[in-house]
Amino acid sequence: MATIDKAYNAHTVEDRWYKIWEQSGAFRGEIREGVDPYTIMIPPPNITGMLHMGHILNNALQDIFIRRARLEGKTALWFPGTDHAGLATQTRVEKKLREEGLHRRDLGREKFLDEVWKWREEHGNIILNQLRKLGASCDWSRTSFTLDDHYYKAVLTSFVKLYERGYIYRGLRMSNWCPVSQTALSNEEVIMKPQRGLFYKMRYEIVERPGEYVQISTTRPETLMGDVAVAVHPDDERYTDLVGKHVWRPFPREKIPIIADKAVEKDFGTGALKVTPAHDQVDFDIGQRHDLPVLDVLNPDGTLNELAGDPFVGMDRFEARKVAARKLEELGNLVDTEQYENSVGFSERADVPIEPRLTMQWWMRYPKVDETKRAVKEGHIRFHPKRWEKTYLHWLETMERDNIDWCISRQVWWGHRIPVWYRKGIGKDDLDFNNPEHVHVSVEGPADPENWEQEEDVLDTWASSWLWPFANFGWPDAEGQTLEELKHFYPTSTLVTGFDIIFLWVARMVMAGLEFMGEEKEKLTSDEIAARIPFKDVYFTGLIRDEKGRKMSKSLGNSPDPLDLIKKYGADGLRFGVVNIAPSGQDILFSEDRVEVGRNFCNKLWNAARFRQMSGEVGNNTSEEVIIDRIDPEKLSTYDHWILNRLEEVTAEVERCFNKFEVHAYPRAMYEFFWNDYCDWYVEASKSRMKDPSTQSTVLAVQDLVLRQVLLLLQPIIPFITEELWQNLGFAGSDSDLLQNCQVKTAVDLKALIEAKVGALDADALAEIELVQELITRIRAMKAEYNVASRRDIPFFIQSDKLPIIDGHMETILNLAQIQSLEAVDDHPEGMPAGVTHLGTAFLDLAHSIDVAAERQRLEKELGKLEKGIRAGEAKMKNGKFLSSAPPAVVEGAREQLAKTQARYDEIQKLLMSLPKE
RNA sequence: GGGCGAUUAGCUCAGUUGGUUAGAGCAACUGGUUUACACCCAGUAGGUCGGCGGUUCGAGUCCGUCAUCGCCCACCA
Repeated sequence: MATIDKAYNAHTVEDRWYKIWEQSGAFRGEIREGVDPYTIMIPPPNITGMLHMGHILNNALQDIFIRRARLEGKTALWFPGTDHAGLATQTRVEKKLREEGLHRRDLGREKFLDEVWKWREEHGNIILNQLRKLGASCDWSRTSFTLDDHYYKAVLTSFVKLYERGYIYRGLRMSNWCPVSQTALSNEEVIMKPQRGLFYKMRYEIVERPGEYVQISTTRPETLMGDVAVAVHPDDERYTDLVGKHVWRPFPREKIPIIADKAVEKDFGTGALKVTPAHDQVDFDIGQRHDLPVLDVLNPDGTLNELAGDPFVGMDRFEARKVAARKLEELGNLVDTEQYENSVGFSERADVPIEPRLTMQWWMRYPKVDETKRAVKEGHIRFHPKRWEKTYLHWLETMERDNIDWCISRQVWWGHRIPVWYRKGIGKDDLDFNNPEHVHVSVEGPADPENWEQEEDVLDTWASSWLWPFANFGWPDAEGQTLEELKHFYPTSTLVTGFDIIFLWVARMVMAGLEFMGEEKEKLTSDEIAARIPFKDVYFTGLIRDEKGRKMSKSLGNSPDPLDLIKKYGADGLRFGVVNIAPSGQDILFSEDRVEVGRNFCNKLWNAARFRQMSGEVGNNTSEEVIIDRIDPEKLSTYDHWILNRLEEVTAEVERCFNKFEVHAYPRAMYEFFWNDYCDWYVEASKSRMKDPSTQSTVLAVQDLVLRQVLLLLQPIIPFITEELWQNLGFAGSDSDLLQNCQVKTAVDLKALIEAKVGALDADALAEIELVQELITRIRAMKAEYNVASRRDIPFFIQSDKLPIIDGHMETILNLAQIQSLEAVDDHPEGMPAGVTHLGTAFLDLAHSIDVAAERQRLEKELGKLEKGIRAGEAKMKNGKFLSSAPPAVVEGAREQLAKTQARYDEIQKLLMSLPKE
């Protein structure tokens, strides 16, 4: 047992222990017969990611859950890994290549992928190493990557199965196209942003009636070259006689028909809509209904193509908008423009407006939508906070109602290449997907690859990460050990994640689990759902913002580097600070002083332990039992009973926090108990008994018992410092006995253990100590008010009908209140300021040097407060309905309250009367 | 246009199923070299719980409504 240094040096302690933990295998999650598993799958960070505050919050919480599970004796497995993050990583490496003057197309697919792998080897695990600094107790031996061979196979298998089951198809459909990344995106990767722009009102001349015009409004004049019709509502009388006629499209000048379609809103704009099937979903649908051609005037990179005609060819779409407007004006087609605000979809990653674009993509109809809803509705999966269930269900209902499919193909290279092969020599348009001679779909690929060409596209990253909870356990071909593990650890226990990926990831993982974790089945029973779900509880964290409520971002520079914070405050301090403010709501306003609170708490803990070590020899502390054996029940004071009762209470409170997922209440409860109850009151009150040889060993044993339990309870939040103190206070039998491997006693067990040895804990101690503390606080306040706070030679008097209690705590009162004496009196000594408490009225002897005016003011103020209470209490007592309908305990409580308040009131009233006249 | 959430002390937030006179941390102010801790100790001040209405013996807590703010979903060009 080392001597505890005066100052806690977080860095050396943290680095040292992390190594020991890892080497000792403390984080290994392995099957133990007859022991309940507790599993967390890390939300795999992107390999491009750097640790930010969001990760800290997220992973600190996971670590807390997993460490608590270990303490509860479960087989805890926290499964780590990273996500290949297709588009993000590819963009990153392309950027690097561009700096070297290269483009991915120069290298070709294979060489480019080599470059990405190289980059991944260098940078891909940085974030996991950063998590180690935080203290994350992952089972690193299992670290997984979504492009590992087995994972790759799992992804392809899921594709093939869904294809065979009819959920996946290829189709030419309107999709969200990102002109910068040049790939399709799913709806979830498109972010709607309000945009201020212009609303152009144009007029097209009617072919059959020269000189007459139809007015049309648009926000996108640059696409008018792709117009193939003008549509009006069939019931719109203004246009009835025009339907079937034509207008002149100004450029390229061409006749296009006026058609009637119900999709047009009569009351919006002019009621006439230009139809551009290649660049808008509604227009496309109209085009389909009216058999209109599709004129795509855009290139994949967002510039205009030959179909747009001069001068637009090769021009960027935003430039083209201005030029088109100018041209309309020159031609006399522009009627007017007005300011306009509408929502435009942006590519999440590239942050540019997406283009609705007609492209050939792979689509997935979501499987098991109904069961995915039922998993939550029937309570198999519980969300914390519960309100996110509504968001989840609402999204699923929308998917179901509107038949929204998932665009799963991406036109990038880094990812899982879609396992579909097309027979060479067959034209794209002639492919028959029902003919195995034309299209081959399998995990292994065709036996004669030379005759086939593989699909170029890869899968959406989320179409791989949705398998995370079971692909990591060896699915689809888990066997032997991995199969055992899949059975043992799946469904996993708790998912900790941000609500922002509830659709992208959470809902889809549930679907994947329901679809794949068992035989293929159209409909699932409730029991089957329970067996297949990927996790039982989902804990959603808030989003971390800066102290002004702004999103943390690199460009704002308002995102602190967590590693700097660890350097400054220690990982434990950071963890405590962050968890202390964890799930307040949607947003978490972060500022550094939160972390300061955590650091200060660690400092307090450190010093309390140090004080214990300085106060007397540390005996055998290796179990609760041996510590309790050192307690002499005869020597236990009311204060001891009080702190042991409180220890039981706080232990129960921590249990409740975990059971109910009320994580934020947990550090709060510990802070309050340890700092206020233990340090400020119990230790202070015990100081004299610690020096008294007859009581010392008992008091120190009580302290050891409290400290031991406190370290166990705090270990999940602040694992490093607790481990260090665990050793230093002799709770470990030897250097190799780690706190990590210990279990925590439940409140019930702890109490039973104590009571078995020392007899029943005095439950009344709680109330009694409260009275004593109130008196001490009152006396301290009086001293401060009369500017004698620092003097210890002030005598006090007390008038009380509970003198035995006061006598029993006399030493404590004198010590903690820092007064010379507390002498009982029968009456109010003349001219002394008084403080009324539930234990009696205390008088401060200032040798009659009282400031009468100040005293009167103070007493009157208090009288005012009490009067309010009395009025409220009396109203209740007169209220027959209250007396008859409120529970007896509440009525009794109110009655007592009133009596006490009344007594205090009378007391103060008397004091006031006895004040000398000014 | 739908939906979700928030509004409590100067700031950030607690406040469990309605039940004593609404709490904490930070900041502020006052006083402290109490031999564990100034990353500390003691104390003080600060709130008509967003407004209005309702249910109830009783509302910060439940219901309605309005206001402000935030988020999500949605093909009015």
